[in-house]
Amino acid sequence: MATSARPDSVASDTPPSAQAHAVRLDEAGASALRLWVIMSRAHAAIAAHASADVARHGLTLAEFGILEALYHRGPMLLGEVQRRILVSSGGITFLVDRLTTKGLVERRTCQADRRARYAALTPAGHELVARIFPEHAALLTAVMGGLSSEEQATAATLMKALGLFAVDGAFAKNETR
Amino acid sequence: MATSARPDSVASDTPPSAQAHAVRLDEAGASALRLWVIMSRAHAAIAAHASADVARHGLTLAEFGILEALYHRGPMLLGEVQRRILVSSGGITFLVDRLTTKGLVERRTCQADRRARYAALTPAGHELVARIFPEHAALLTAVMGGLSSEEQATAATLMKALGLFAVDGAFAKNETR
DNA sequence: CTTCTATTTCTCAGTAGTGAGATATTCGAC
DNA sequence: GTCGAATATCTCACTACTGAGAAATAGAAG
Repeated sequence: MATSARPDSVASDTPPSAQAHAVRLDEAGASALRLWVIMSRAHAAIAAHASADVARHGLTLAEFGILEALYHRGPMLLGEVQRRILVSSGGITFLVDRLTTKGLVERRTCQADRRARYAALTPAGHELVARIFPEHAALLTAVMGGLSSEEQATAATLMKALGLFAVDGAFAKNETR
Repeated sequence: MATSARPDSVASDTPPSAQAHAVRLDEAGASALRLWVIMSRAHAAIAAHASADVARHGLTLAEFGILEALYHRGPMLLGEVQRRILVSSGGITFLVDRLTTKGLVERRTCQADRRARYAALTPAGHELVARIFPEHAALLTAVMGGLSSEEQATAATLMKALGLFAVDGAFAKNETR
């Protein structure tokens, strides 16, 4: 007998095909929802590969994002890094702390503004990124192989428009309800 | 004096523009990386809006995904739901537990396979989704307004190809190094 | 029937990050 | 100079989820 410890488990059995709802949506709503779902799945699938790759070196994707940003642009203010990799204010402190204890990043004071701090790669951090970035780029290139370079460029253009519009919020904010 | 409690804060100040690295990448790598970054940003921006919307009703995006799936397809096995919304096995148990205590979802036994359980909407859950789904769809339509319906369809086609390829893993798995 | 493997869900300790508020500093207006 | 608003970072309690392994059941082969 079912010794179910779950909150409740209804005894009545469910017919394999039960009520499903065909929802009536206008074309705009349908294509928007469809794109959102498909895009989320694609993103998750790619992120899983990228995440597993950097995990081999004991890094999360957020940590790798910080290292990559500092590698390609040099020392940056914490606030700049935060906006670039999209984490909370507490998150950037936490992440830079962790990278600091790993010896990959160091904080530097900013003479012009004593509230602010720079994050900068240590020699060890620089060496690590130089070593693993090419591998990571190669993996992503392979994972993205479902599209040709031209298709990737088209997709990037469309995604950029989508992202900019969503960030700017040039649409009615329904916070009012 | 800087009473820095941080692990270390190097005294030497950083020149505003320091060493940055121009990385040499072939065209394929460049377009793949560019797409990955742009796509991640777009996804994050849209997810922030979607998440804030469902949070008004005390739901996370993962919870809403489960409710929506059950609403549109009827009762589903936990494993099916798990694969659909992409959470871990522990995650689906946790999420269904939480939705159960909220009174929105219930577990049902499966006669054909006594290991398995169905998740199904309760009347309250059904009513909630019927009420908030149209609002949520409208919000997403507005957020996606950066692209026309035709562009959204094109983007969806490209994203689908990308996602399927990434999931199938029809590329060299570099787990071996 | 027995045994072995595969599948389905659940358990639970652990982790990566959030977010509201605290602290320190800057900048402009007076 | 001083006040007050804005900005940059940090603190810390909290949360959503992960992932490895356990438990139960199914199904196939001998």
